[in-house]
Parts: sequence; structure tokens; C-alpha cells
Amino acid sequence: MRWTKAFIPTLKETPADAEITSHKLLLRAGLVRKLAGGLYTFLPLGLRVLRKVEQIVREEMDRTGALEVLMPALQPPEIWRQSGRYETAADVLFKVRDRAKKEWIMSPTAEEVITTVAAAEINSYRQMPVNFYQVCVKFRDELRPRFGLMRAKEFIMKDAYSFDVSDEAAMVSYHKMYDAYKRIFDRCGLQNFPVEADTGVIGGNYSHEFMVPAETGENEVVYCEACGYAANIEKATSGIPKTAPREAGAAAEKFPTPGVVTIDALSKAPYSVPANRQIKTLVFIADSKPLLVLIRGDDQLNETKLVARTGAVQVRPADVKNEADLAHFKSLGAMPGSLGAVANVPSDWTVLADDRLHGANDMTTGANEDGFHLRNVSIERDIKVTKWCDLRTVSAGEPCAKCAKALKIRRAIEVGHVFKLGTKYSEKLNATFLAEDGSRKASFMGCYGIGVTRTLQAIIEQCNDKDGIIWPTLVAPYTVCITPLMVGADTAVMKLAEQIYAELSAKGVDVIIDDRDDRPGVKFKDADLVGFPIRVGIGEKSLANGEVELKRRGGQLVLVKAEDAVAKVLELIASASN
RNA sequence: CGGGGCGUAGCGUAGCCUGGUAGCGCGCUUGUUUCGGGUACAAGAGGUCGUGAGUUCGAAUCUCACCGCCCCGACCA
Repeated sequence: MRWTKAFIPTLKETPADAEITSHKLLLRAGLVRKLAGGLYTFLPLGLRVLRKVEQIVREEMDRTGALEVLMPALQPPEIWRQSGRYETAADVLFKVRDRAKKEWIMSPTAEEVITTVAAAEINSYRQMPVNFYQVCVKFRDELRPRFGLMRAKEFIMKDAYSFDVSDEAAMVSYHKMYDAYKRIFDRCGLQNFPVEADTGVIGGNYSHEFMVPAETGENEVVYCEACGYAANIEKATSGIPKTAPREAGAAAEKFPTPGVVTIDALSKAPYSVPANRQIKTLVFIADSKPLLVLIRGDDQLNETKLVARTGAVQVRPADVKNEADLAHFKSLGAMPGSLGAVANVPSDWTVLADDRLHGANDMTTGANEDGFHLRNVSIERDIKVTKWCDLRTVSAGEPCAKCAKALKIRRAIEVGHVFKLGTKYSEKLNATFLAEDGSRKASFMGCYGIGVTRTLQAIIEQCNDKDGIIWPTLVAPYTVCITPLMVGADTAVMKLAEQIYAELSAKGVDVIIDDRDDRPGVKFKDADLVGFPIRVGIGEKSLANGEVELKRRGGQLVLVKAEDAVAKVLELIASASN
């Protein structure tokens, strides 16, 4: 490719609406342009990178034996109703109507569609295991698109769906994908690691996310350097000890605490109740039913865990400004800050308590009377807990549950997610088969997603310096950039540049020649900004000695004999490709 | 949806408070110059000042509504 024909609109200045490095570089390097919030056009250079990432994904998926298909972007709402997700995923569904006013859903994912195919076509255990995948545009009605391609209304996803005859077989399929994902992100040049994950609206019981460490990531990951434990903070647990039991004291005793409505205030004089001897009592509304959540005063509730434990579609904190919610507070007898679970809890309320409070006594909690708290509370004795479960958020420094070493927390970008689904979808959409023993069973599914466009941006977020992008060799838009510093057609410099360009092209190398009649500084800056892995510089000075320059992006410049240039470039490429 | 900020040439911005000629840098065009890290000089093109309504003799500037964008939060497969 010739630069003058390639359409690479680089920007010297950063567009005002880009915040994070990778977003700025996407725009500055001329890879994409914004059409509207969360919607981007891939320009030629950006598309080349996208295709290379897709290519890696396809190669590794094919290697596992997965089969590529292509499903419609428009889906009938009926199958979403059948799976139950018409309601549970309603918030992110883009819906359109055709001229007959019939509603359609723009695919955010395709469990329902592929399961419909399986229901019709997979009738025998002999047809499994099988794994179908596709790479296509997905739509999500994001509340707030942001960070360029990271969270967009429309994006490219690779989604795969496996069908197996048993739970054990499904686990084998799951691990095939798990291993393939590791290879895919490695080949993309990304530092990445899998973490245990919550399953969210997708459902299922076993799940990992693939994370790329980055300060700008939207996820927090808890990890242990000693034993390798790693989990999304939404899922993570630690080996932190339960609340130390004390000698069982006298009966719970009410005492006045006028105006004290925070853990912090109660921990100060004259009350001086340390936060770790307090019980925080929170009211939530789970599918319109009230719910009490008890958690230790010095702990933070993890709402993802709460949603998972309740199994409810919608869980939200009760709000005193909401009249229906206010009635719930009134039935308890107090407003937030004086709430407790010892007395006045209506019998039909669910009380969820965090495991860390198990067996705790000598605790202080709200008395369900404004301006009063209770001390000497023993949870077992004084509170009727419906269900004990893990509800707290892990903090850095807590002991690892596996090896007791201190846990760390870092931010990361989620680029892939694998789920073991069980029979959730196959049962609802009747994807059953005849087993070897003649019985009819629902197939055991897994689903596996990779955010392809997000992966592309994650690469930029991780691979850059002050001058621009530093593309990993396998995903660079062009592997080699030839930079002649004198473009006159009959100059020795240009003749050599053209010759090297032709030879590398003939060898199948993705090469671009910067044939612009521009100053050297402009060409160097642009080459660095776009981030080609290898640059071949050809100028009068070095050519006078029969030499050309070889420079790896971000590396040292080396002089090589002009006649060796092609061979040296091929060597560099070979050593970089994995 | 709540809070905050912004909208002036392709990009980045000044002007707005205190109403009266729309300015600068980059980019673009032409010419000269220069030629190893975003050359220099000269000439030039390019603007419904987000949209609509209002106040006023007069609105980029003041008022109201709407639209769009960015950030924080809520949400997130």
C-alpha cells in the first residue's frame, strides 16, 4: 500500500471528546471516526486491525473444532419471552418495529437463536459435542456509552455456543474454550488473565472472565500473587475471619442515640461502638418485595452478590422518597440509620445476613425506633435470619481464602467471558435429544463471548507510549512501514525504497510505503503515532554508505546494508510472530 | 435517570461575565523556501457562533425550551 492512497487521516491534536489514551489514539491514528455517541466508523486502517484480530479469533476457534455460522441481527421477541429474558434483559434490548408494527429485537447475543436451531436439528447424542460460533455486530442499549469502542451501542462480538450430552462433557467443552481464549489474547499481544466471574443475566453456574489489566478498566479484580486465585470483585471471597464471638452477655438493651444515623457517628464518643461491633441493616426491594440485608458495620455490601443470592430480576435499595418504600420503613418503625432486625420485622420479610456475622454477639444495631439503638445483641439469639450467605465486598489486604496470603486488587478491562449454562436455555426452548440409553434429555450448554472491538482498543490501551500506538506484530495494520526521505521518482533513495517495497510485498508482508512528499519529521511522527512494528528508513545520508535504517517501534535504530534489508526485516517479523 | 461541564471553520480554542467589526493556532489551497523528528515566509479558501423562541434599535454574548456531546453516579451479558 502507498500512503498517498491509503486514507490515513492522522490528527496532531486530540479531539476534545476523548478521555482515555486508547480512545485518543484510535482517533489520532486515523483508525476510527465517531458518528454519534457509542457509534463508530472503522476507517481503512482500523478495519485492517479489526480483521487481523478477527482472523486470530477464527483460527483459534476453528482449531478447537468449533463451526462458524452467521445468525440474524433481528430476532423475534417470542423466543426471548420463552427464555424469560424478554423481561430480565429488557434494559439492554434495542427494539424496532417493522411496517406491520411487529416488534423485533436487535441481537445483543444469540442464546435463544442458536438454541432454536439446536432444538430443531440436534436430535441425537451422536450429534454432540458441537460448538457453533459467529463474529458479527451486536447491539446494546447502553445507558452511557463511553471510552470509544470500550462501551458502545453497537460493537463486534465473537459469540460461541456449545452443546453437550452431559454436565461432564459440557465441562470439557468449557475448558476447550477457556484454553482457546488464553491463546487468542496471547496472540493479540495482550497481557491477560482469567478470573472467576458472576454470571449475571446470562445465567449458569460456572464462569470466567478474561481480563486485561488497565487502570482505565471498568472492572475490579481481586487476585492472589501467591496461589493464583483471581476473581472479579463482584464474585471474590476471602479468608477473612468471622466476627470474634464474645461471652454471651445479658439481654439486648435499648439505649438512646439521638440524631445518630451513621456507623461512623456511633463509633465516636460518647457511644464509641467500633464499626466491627455494629450491624448495618439495609432495606432492599427485590422484585417489589422488601428484604432486609444485614452486614457488619465495617463491611461494604456487594450488590452483585445480593442479586445473585436473591435470584430476583430487579433488586434496588429502598428509597424513603418513594411512597411505597416509605411504607416499608414505617412497618419497621424507623427510618434508615435506626434500622435493625431484632424487633418489628414483619413475618413475611426475608432477612439475609452476611456470613461474617455468623455467631456474633455483643453487637450494636438500630432499635427500629428513631433515636435508639440496641446493644448486647446476639444474632443467633435475637435475630431471625432467613438465610446466611456471602454478601460483603472483599478489600485489598484481606487473606486469600486458599493460601492466606494478602489479596490485591487491580482494575482491568473485560475482553472475554465464558459461561457454563447447564440446561437453562435448552429446557425453556426444548432443545432436547435422545440419549444413548433411550431417554430424552435437555442438552447441556455453554456460551462464550469475546468483545472483538473492545479487544482491539484494549490492545491500544496496553501497547502505547508518548508518541503513539505500539502494535503487536500480529495485529498491526501494516507490519512494515518504508520511509523514503526523498520521494523524487528518479532518486536513488526512492528507487531503493520501491525495490524493498516490491520485495517485501512479494514475500507476503503487509507493507506500506510512505510516498508522501513531506518533511522527514512529519513522516516519522505519523509512523510512530500509527505504530507500525517495523520501520525501514531510507535517506541520502545512510545510503551514501550503502546502508538503510531498521527500527522496531519503541526500539533502537540499527543500520544494515541495503542489500540485507529485506532479509533482516523478515528475520524481525519471524522473531516477533508467535 | 440524578449531578456537573461543554457546544464558535475539518481539529483545538479565545470572545460571553460587562450586547455593537467573529479572532487565534493547527490542518487545507497556491507560490516561494527548506529537506533526518510535526520547516519558514507570503497570499488565499473556509463560519446557519448546536436548534427554536423571546428580550432589545441591535444577540455568539442576556432569558426560556429543545437537541447533541463529555465526565461522575446509577446500570452493564
